[in-house]
Amino acid sequence: MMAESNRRGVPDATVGRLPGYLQALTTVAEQGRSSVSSEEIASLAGVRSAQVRKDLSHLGSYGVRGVGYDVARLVDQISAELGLSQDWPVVIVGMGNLGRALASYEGLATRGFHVVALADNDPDVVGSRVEGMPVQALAELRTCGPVSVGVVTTPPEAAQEVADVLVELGVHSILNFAPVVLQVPADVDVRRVDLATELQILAFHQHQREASVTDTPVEGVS
Amino acid sequence: MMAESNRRGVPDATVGRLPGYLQALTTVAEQGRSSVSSEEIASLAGVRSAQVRKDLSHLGSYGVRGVGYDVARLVDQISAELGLSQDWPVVIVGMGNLGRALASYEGLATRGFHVVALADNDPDVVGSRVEGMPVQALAELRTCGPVSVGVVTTPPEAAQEVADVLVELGVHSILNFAPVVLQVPADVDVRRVDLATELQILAFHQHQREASVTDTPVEGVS
DNA sequence: TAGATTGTTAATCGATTAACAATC
DNA sequence: TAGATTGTTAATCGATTAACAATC
Repeated sequence: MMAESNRRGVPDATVGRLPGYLQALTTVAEQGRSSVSSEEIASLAGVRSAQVRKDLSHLGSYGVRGVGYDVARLVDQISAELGLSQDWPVVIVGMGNLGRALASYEGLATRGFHVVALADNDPDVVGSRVEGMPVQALAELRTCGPVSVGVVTTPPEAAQEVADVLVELGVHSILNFAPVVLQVPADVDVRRVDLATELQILAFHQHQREASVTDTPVEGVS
Repeated sequence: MMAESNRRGVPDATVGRLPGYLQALTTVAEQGRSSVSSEEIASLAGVRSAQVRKDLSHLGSYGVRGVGYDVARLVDQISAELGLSQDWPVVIVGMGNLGRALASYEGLATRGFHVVALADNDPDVVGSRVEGMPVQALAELRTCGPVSVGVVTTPPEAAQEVADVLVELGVHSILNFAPVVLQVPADVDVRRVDLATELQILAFHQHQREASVTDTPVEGVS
């Protein structure tokens, strides 16, 4: 993890919601609408309207009182804030089912993320093709040109080694699906996505609910 | 999303870190250690030691001053808190690459999550086998017995319909990988994992970093 | 005892929310 | 003008952190 820079002062929590707003706006745009209220964005994104207005105010975004926000303009502003007008070359390392799933995810290209290389260390997999792209050995990655984002979908044992190679390659952003905490230099940003963690959080909530049904505290009885 | 119950007062932020501590403890246990300090847990989990102690204090967990925490005991306490001593029957709907990846993820079974059914709506896929399990049609799911957790790995267009079926099936916990906000009753807990969101957050940070290198504010010059 | 490490306090920080004046 | 909806304020809430007394 990295000390967040937050240069122009957009809070992290807001940044985390901007992609959701962007998606909501895309939905609205597809309906041919050109204007949208914070209330509508909120309901599509699953948050409250006050939150939306507060978040958008951090972008210095101008809605129009009594009218709402211009859809196209807001898409541009959020995209610019997130840096989505740029092109982000992505490498995926680990060609198991998960790596393949990500390699074939269309949602990436439309947001400026372009997969420029796939890698694996299994000799049986190296040389094969996934989604029309050749799978390279980890050591060969050096040759694939500049890379912005590395996605780690290897087994946990291999993840740190992969991270080391990515860092050497000049990658500053890593999306880690392996259930380990990667050790990286301070200027490298790692986000971890862990399926087991998500399920365990769900389990906790359900566990709580079941418990509260069973042993409801008896109040007003002595 | 659901209004968090938080019955016994374990904060959500703490719950979100417990799985990480559990994993750290597993690592320590594998090394044959029987005792561990908050400092060690923190470094394995990527947080600060004060955070670990605070979090564990919510469990009423007893460490020993000057010594640390008993590894086995802490594993038991966290597992109990998360409800991992129970068995959680899981259904995965959507047998694309992502669904297959999750179906073959070994990390689930070891934590009490057992995949009891796989489903898809593509007639070409229904009837085939994934990891030795037959893929059922969505409508057939009714027959698969009680289900605690539903995992949605379908395309976005299909996700809401799948969620409706899961809810009808009595599922109260949904892990949603489709990039849509699912509409569910208030007693159903949905967690969303969105790859595009994660990448966009990484892009934002990198974007910021690049910007701050380029146009570093010139201070002390008039 | 001396050293180590917890559990808890109190200060700080950041995020959410409701409410409403501003204004289209 | 009347109605709608923003942008911002201020109150509240929750989470993080450092520090240290308690105590093994």
